This record gives sequence, structure tokens and C-alpha cells, in this order.
Amino acid sequence: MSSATQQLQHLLEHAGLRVTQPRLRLLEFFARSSGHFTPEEIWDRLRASGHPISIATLYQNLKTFSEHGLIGEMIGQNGEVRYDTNLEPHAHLVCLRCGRLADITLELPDLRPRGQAQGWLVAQTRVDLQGLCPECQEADLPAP
Amino acid sequence: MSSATQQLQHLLEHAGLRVTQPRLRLLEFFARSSGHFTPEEIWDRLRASGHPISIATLYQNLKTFSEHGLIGEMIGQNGEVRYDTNLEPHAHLVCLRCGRLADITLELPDLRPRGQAQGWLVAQTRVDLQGLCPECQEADLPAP
DNA sequence: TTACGTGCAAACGTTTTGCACAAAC
DNA sequence: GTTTGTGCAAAACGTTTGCACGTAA
Repeated sequence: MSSATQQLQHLLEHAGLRVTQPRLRLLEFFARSSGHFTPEEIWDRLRASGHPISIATLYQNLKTFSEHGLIGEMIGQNGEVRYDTNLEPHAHLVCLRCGRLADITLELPDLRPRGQAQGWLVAQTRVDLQGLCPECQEADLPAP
Repeated sequence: MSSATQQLQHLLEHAGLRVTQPRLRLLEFFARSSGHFTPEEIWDRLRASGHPISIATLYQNLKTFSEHGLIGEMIGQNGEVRYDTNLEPHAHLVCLRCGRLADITLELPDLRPRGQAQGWLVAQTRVDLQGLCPECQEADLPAP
């Protein structure tokens, strides 16, 4: 067993989860991928890589992993659920033309609302920027 | 016919849409409501008010209306689609305990990303703040 | 050996579609 | 009279669940 796989094992053990083949494969996927993936995308890629797992097991483990803080869960631009290895708080930059999604770290000013909504206790902020990525600006097509 | 209904008629005509009963009833709903509604909530309320419309017609018209800019479409905290009469750009304040959702107008600083994601052309920003509304802080329950 | 995880198939809730009919223009 | 919208029922979609079996601890 590779040492990379051993690390993933420790991750599962540390979370109090049993070490199983489907879980190791799913964690491996996240370890070697970077991005924000829908369950379907993950399922397709696991299948394509020769390590298919059952769709039920996939959904169950995505939920389990995100509940244990091993991966992040986010709601995409169109309401799709996506999973992510980036556990740091970060904002997203979505290209309106090609859909490319980049993580960015914004230094946010104090966003505590004044005026209309005083008295709220703000715990988290979710910021998504939409626009055109450099490549799509380059392509210089009419705006979508 | 009431003058309020005439106004709604003009709205439809101006958008190049035919004036029909279901459409007028749907627009009436939005005219007298304030908030962010799921299709199901809208359907329930129309039915309860004695003016039911078909679920297919509802979905078709919600899409049509939002494409024509008559109502706003947003993705809720859990990925649900919601419709809204507030067409102004605004941010949301979501209570993590009771789910209450308030619109707020933030004076956003320049959020153009630097560093990791230079070169993007930012067209829109979506900001959602999560926290506790004043009432839920008052209730002083353990945090969710 | 016992609790937990897997994976199939079925069920689920939401949204979309095909289509015959009705209404608006 | 032509085009557009309605509404039913059926299909499609993504996700969850029940359950018998397998496997980790």
C-alpha cells in the first residue's frame, strides 16, 4: 500500500469512519483533483478511471465526508450541489460564458449590515462573483 | 376590471406576452406579496386563495416571467429556486436558525479580485450573509 | 461476532415535456 | 384563422431509502 493511501486511511480513522475500498477511492479522487464537482461528475470520473462505485454509496459518502469536514459542500450557480477539497473559507469567481469556476480569497471588509437589517449577528458570508474569465474575454465573442 | 389589474395587463403586453388568467393571477400574487418564494409555496398560496393554476403552467410562467425580467430568480441557501419581486441588485441575510430571509442593500467595495485571479471581468456579485436574526438571538437557544 | 458499509432496486419530490384542447390576438 | 398558452398525464431528473448481503474492526 502506498504512503498516500495510508494518509487517506488515517484521515478516515481520525474521523471515526471505517476504511473501505469505495471510501479510499473517493478520497483518492479528491486528493488528486482540484475543482468543484457534482456527484455525477465524480461518479463518471471514478467509473472512467476503472474504479466505479455505486451511486448510492457515492451519495452516502459525499454526505458523510462533508459532515465530518473532509470535503466541502457548496451550492453552485444553478443550484447544483458541488463538492470541493478547498476547506478554507473562500469566494468563487464564475465565468458566465464557459462556466469555469475559480476559488479566490477576498479580504472582505466588514459586511455587517447597517440600516434595514440591524441587529443581525452575521456568522458567515458567501460571495460569488460572476463575469468573464480571461480566456473568454480573449475569444471576444458577443456577451452571452 | 380594477386599475391594478390593468397595470398588470400592461406589464404583460409590454413584455410581448399574451394576457391570460393564470398569468394575471400569478402577477397579482407577486404584486401583493413580498419575499422569496419557491414554486411550491406560490402554488399553495394561489390554490389557498381560490385561484389555483396548473403546476405546469406555473413553472412555465415563472421561467417566462424571469426571462422577461418581470420577476427575479435566485438560488436559496439549500439550492432551491426562489422567485422574488425585488428586481434591484441586493444581498441576502439568512437566519441559520429560523430561515428568515431579508434583503439588504450593501455598499460593496470594489470586489475585483487581485492576485490569484487577475484578468477576470467581474460583471455581478452575489453576496449572501448567514447568521442569526434578532428574534433568534433573543430566544437565546444553543446555536444550531 | 457485531456493528457498519455497500449496492441494487424501488421510491421520492421536483421540474420538464408531449400533446390535445382552449383562448388570445 | 393562426399563434400562443393551458393543463393533464407521463417522463425525466437528481437524490434518498429499504433491505439483504458483505466486510472491517
